Amino acid sequence: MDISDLLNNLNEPQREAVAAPPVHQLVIAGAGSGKTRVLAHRIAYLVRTGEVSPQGILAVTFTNKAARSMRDRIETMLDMPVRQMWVGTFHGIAHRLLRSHWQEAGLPQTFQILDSDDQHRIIKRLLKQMELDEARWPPKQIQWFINGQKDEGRRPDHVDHHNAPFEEQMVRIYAAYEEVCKRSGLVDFAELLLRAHEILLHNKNLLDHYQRRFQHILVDEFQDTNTIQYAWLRLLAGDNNPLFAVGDDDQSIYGWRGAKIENIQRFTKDFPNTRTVRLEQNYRSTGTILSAANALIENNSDRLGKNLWTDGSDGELILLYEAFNDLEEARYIVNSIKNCIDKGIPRNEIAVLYRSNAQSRVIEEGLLRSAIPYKVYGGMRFFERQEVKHALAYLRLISNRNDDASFERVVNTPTRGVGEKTVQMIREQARAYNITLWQAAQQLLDDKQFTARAGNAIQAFMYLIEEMAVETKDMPLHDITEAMLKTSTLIASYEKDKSEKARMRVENLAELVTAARQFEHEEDELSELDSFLAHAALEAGEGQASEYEDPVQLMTLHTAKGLEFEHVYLTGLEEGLFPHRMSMDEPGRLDEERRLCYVGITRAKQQLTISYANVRRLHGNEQYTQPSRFISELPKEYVQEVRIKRQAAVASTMQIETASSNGFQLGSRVAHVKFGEGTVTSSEGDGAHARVQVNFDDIGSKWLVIAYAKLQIL
DNA sequence: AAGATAGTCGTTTTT
DNA sequence: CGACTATCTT
Repeated sequence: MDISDLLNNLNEPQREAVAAPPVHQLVIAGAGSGKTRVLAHRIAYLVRTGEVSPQGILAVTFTNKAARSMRDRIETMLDMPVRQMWVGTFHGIAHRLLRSHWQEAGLPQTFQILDSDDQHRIIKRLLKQMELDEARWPPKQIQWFINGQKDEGRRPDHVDHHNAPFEEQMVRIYAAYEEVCKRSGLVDFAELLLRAHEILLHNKNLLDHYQRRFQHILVDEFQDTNTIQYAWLRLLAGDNNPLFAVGDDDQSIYGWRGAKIENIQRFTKDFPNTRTVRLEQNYRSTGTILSAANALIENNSDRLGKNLWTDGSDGELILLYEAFNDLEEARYIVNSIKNCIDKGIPRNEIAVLYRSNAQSRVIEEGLLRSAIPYKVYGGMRFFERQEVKHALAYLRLISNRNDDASFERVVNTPTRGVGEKTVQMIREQARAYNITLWQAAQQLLDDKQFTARAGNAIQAFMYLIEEMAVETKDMPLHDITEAMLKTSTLIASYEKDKSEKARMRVENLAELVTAARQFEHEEDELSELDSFLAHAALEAGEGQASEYEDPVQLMTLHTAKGLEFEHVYLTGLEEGLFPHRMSMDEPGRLDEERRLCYVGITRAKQQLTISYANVRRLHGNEQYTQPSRFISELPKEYVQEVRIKRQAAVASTMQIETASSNGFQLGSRVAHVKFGEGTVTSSEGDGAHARVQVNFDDIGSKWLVIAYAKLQIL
């Protein structure tokens, strides 16, 4: 592809952005306007024109998925692998910097990354140690505080607590937490960013080096950057390197976790002579959907301003459905989905979006009853599962004995007679001498402080780790993993438990070996093992493996950002739910809710259906609701109300309720993903507890909870 | 050391 | 209501 090919299939503003001279650029890219395309084309253009070599490029995204797709697109366009190009997430790139310069960063070479669950555990342990009451100092809140401070670039001694006792205590905990991390060689997500910023800030040589190297810096989803990310970008850009920022202020929906929409708003002030380009032509949605979205977002203040338009047709009106209650809302959606499927729309082109996860349940139950395959996004990811984290903890100890978080996790998992009392002793020793748990245990052993039984148990654990380390020394990664699972008896302990849960865990551990086998180690200064462990922490993997090839998509509005579907159901548009009541007092937060709604609307390609219920069951009690203000912000001419007779609606609601006790008829044939086919022999309970007994052809009879088993009626 | 039971709390989530 | 946790029970 030569340069004209690169530019020919772009529209005017896209081309303007891609072929711009090497100056700062702010590309305000509306939903569906081809922003990833522009980003990838810009990079290909820079390389192809010889403006910069691949290693002179730094391209930053927020998610691993975005980073992968960006690299893929660039490589396709340039028709060559571009290994020297730095394309990655903020965290991934920060990690890479810290690995290369661990000494300057003041980290041990084998430092490990904490995910938020690890962080939570450490904080809880710390509170115990400091004898603070969890009720008064909720670990979640402390986590929030620490990460928030780090996101703002503040170390404990930078926090201005102006003699407020609460804040003062928070800072003390923050400082103590940092101590623990430092001792154990642990780095949390926010720390990756903060430290990557600090090493550049404090090392003139390093900064010079990277400023010389990265002649072009490109950032995706710029509206989501937080303070430290922005500072880091500014530092790297320096006075000479143009920054190419792509984003959409109207899609900023992560303010609540530190993203600063101000960063995109003040970009042109901070970076002088910035060229601003607006991508407003939308290639995704119908004219109707775009007009509605434009009208909605008009209600926000402080926008950079933008109006989406399309070449295509107006399409169908937006459907608005008023349901009697949440069950009836679900019933309507499920019926409507059935119609879509009958019309030939692929199931995975149909999405049900909601503000909060709790809303998925009624929808799921409805889909289950109609035997429509679906997939719920969100929830536990692969590398976050308990058994996988146990396994990773063993691997981490092989690499670094001082990893306290991992030590705590598996010192008695599977149980090997190291009781709470013994662990407590070790913790106290560690604190008294300011050493790690491993070192403390060693000391106590040397001093013969344990009772014979406890001593033997802890000794056995430590031998086990040492033995694993020796045994696996020169093994390839998947052999290390397999050996670890065996030697630690982790897999055996799950195998002897006959429950369904344990069976899944064994499967996941087997999957971990597969993941290890498939892991591609790009040789840098990291060992294959450390590299894999970093990968596991930075990329938590897929959620539930998709059991069907083509399921209806269920997810929160946040998760839906960046995706598109033929038919979108926007559900639960009720005051208090969406906009959420927690966001209604501050105008800034309400604007963010509105942006979330904007994101939801603009996910739809052909048809959008909005629904709300008059009565919703939430936290066990029924609440009367008002339609969301966002509904009234949509111009009437784009919306068509769907009416069904109220009596019919109530009647069918009751039908649902009776049907829910037994959606599966006795004697009907069903299929289960793991157990194969079978016959329903009995049932009991209703709602989420509804269970059916199925006599499977292969493995015999089993009780299954309908809500989980995802049975398909044959 | 696993299992039962009482108590709490209830947006959004990636890295 | 129901998921999750802390604490008590065997």
